[in-house]
Amino acid sequence: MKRPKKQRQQALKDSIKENPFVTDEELSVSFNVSVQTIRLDRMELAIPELRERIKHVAVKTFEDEVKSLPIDEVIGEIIDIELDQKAISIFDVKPEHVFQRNQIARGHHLFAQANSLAVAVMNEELALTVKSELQFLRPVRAGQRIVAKAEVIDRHPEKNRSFVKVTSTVDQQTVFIGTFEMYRMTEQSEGEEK
Amino acid sequence: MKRPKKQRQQALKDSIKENPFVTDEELSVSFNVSVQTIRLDRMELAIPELRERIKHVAVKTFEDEVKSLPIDEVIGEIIDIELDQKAISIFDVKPEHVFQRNQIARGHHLFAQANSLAVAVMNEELALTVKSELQFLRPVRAGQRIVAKAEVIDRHPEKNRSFVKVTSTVDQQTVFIGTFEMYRMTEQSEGEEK
DNA sequence: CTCATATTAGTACCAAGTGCTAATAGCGGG
DNA sequence: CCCGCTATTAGCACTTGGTACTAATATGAG
Repeated sequence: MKRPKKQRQQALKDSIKENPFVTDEELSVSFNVSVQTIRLDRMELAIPELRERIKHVAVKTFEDEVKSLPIDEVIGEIIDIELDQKAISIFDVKPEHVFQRNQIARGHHLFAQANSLAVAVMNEELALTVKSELQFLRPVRAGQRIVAKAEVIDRHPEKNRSFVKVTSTVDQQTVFIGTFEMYRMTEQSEGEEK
Repeated sequence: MKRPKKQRQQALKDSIKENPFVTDEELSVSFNVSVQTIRLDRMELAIPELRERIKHVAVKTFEDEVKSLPIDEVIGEIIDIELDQKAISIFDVKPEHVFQRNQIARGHHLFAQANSLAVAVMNEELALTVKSELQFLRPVRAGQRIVAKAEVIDRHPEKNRSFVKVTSTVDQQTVFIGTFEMYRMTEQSEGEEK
C-alpha cells in the first residue's frame, strides 16, 4: 500500500471537482477502496456530501442567473440616464473579469460597459456601433468599481448618426476613454422626443 | 373549500419556480394543507422532488460553466497562431450574443474576440491594450461564424509597444476591422525568442 | 514483535422523498 | 337524508445517499 493515501485523496479531490455529481459508492469502486474509506477521506478533506455539493452548485447558478440577467442587456448597472443626452453606469470588477496572471481587467469588459452605455443613451429602439476609438489609460483591478459616463456630443439626424463619448473612472481617475459613432436604425424627426 | 385546488396548484407551480429549494414540508405549511396533498399536487403537475429539481439546476450550471470557461481566457477559439506574427480565431454567434430586438450581434462580442486575439498573438506573458480603433462594417447575426485574423503590423520594442490589426469576416465579407496598440508588460530583447 | 495508522465492517439514524392502501371530509344531487 | 364523488389526510414500508459512531482487522515501520 506504500502510502497511496495522499495520492488517493488528491485524486479524490480532483475527481469530485471535475464531476461533483459522483456518489461515494461510485468513488469507492473507481478507487478500489471501501465506501467508508471514501467517507473518511472526504471528512479529512472537508468535502461535503453529494447532495450538499449539488446544492452549492445549484445555489450558485441560481444567484448567477439573477446577476447575469441585467448583464444580458447592459453591462454594468445604469444609475442615471437622460435619453439623447448622457448616462452613467457602474460596473464592479470581479475576479472573473481580470487576467489571472496580473489581476488586470480585460479590455473587453471596459469596452462592453462603455459600448452598452452608448447604446443605452441613444433614445432609440435600435442603435448600432459603427466606429469607435478607445484609450485604455490605466489598468483596472478586481475589486474596483468603474463609473462610466456617456455623453452625446454630436448628432447628425440626417445621416442617422450620433457621436457618444464615454469616460470611465475609478476613484475619480480616468481609466478609459472611448468615442463611439452610433447608427440609429429607425428614422427620427430632428426635433426632440415627446 | 370551493375549489382552491386549481389555484393552489398554480400557486404551487409559481412558488417552486421562484424558489426550487423548498421542501414539501415547507410548502404544506405555507399552503395549509398536508404534505400528502402537496405530493399529489406535484404528481399531477409532474413537478419532480426537491433533490431532482436541485440537480437539474446544478447540471444546467455545470454545463454552462464548461461553456463559459474558454470565454474566460480567449473569446472565440484560436485555430492558428504564429506568435508575434499572426493568429486566427473563430467565434460562433449564438442567440445570447445578439440584441433581442433585431438579432444583431452586440458590438462588445466582436471587440472581445478581436481584442483577446490581439492579446494572444503577442508573444507575451502580459499584454495590455492601450488604444484601439474599431469599425463595425456590417451587422452580424446569430448563427453566423466570425473569423478573426490578427496581424502584428508594427513593433516598437524600445517602447514596449506593438500594433495589431484584426480583420473579422463572415463568409468572406469583412464585418469588423480593429487596430490595437498593445503594451508588453515584460522587457524583451529585440532579437527573436528562442 | 508491537504499535500506530489505515482500512473495512456494521449498526443506528436522518432527510426527503416514492408508492401504496385506507380512512375521512365536504358537498352536490336525487 | 343518504349516495357517491372528489379531495384530502394518515400511515406504513421502502429508497438514496448520506452522518455518526463503534469495533474489528490490516499493514507497514521501527
